[in-house]
Amino acid sequence: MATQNSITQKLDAVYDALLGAFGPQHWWPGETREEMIVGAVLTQNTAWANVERAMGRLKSANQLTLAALADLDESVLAEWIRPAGTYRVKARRLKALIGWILEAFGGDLDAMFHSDPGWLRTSLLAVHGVGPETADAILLYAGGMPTFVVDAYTRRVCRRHFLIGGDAGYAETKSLFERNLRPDADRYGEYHALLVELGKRHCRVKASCDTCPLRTDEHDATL
DNA sequence: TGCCAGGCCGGGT
DNA sequence: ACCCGGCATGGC
Repeated sequence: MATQNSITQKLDAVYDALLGAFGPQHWWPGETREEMIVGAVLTQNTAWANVERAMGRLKSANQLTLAALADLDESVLAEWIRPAGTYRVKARRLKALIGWILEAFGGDLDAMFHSDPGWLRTSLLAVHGVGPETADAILLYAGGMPTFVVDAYTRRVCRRHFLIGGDAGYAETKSLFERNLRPDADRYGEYHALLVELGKRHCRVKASCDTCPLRTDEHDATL
C-alpha cells in the first residue's frame, strides 16, 4: 500500500499537471457570497452556462441578495430561475436554504462563516435540498473554509487514474484529498475547478484522452 | 435526435 | 443499505 507521502506527491503532481495544462480557472464568477450560495444550488445537475443565465436574470432585477430572495414568492422565484432547469425544485431549495440562514444567523453571513465548520456542514446537510456537494461548495467558495468539494467529475477522474476504488463514495473521495493535502481553501478551490475542467474535456471518450494531461498506459487501458 | 449537465429527494425493495 | 424515477432547460 502506498504511503501517505507518496499519495501526497501524486496529488501534488496531478495538481501541477492540470494547472500547467489549463492554467488558473476563474471559478464561480459570482462576486458576492450570496451569489456563490445561490449558484451552489442552481448548478445541481446543471450546466454552468444555464446557471449564469438564471443568475443574470436575478441580478439584473436586483434580486440576488438574501433579503430580496427571502421576500420573493416561491413561484415568482421559480420563473426568474427557469433557465437553470428543474426550476420549481430549485426555487423550493433556495427558499429552504435562505430561510435557514435568516433563521439561524439573521442573514449575517459573517456570523454564519465564523461558526464551527463541522457544525455548519452538518447543519447545512439538514436543510432541504442541500447535499454533500452543495454544502461543501458553500463552505469552500462562499465561506473560504478548507473543505474539499467532490462531484461526478472528481470521482470519475480519480477512478480513471487509480486514486480511488470503483466503489468509493463521496466521503471516501473527499477524505483522499483532505487527508493528504494541507488545508488550503484557495488551493482546494483551484484543485476542484481543475478537476472539473479535466472532466469536461477528457475522460469521456477515448479519442479525447489522447491529449489528457494525466495520460498513462494504465489509464488508457481502462477506457 | 437523443443524451447529458459541477445533485438531491423520496419511495420502493 | 442500495436502487430508481422525477425534476427541466439548453447545448452538442
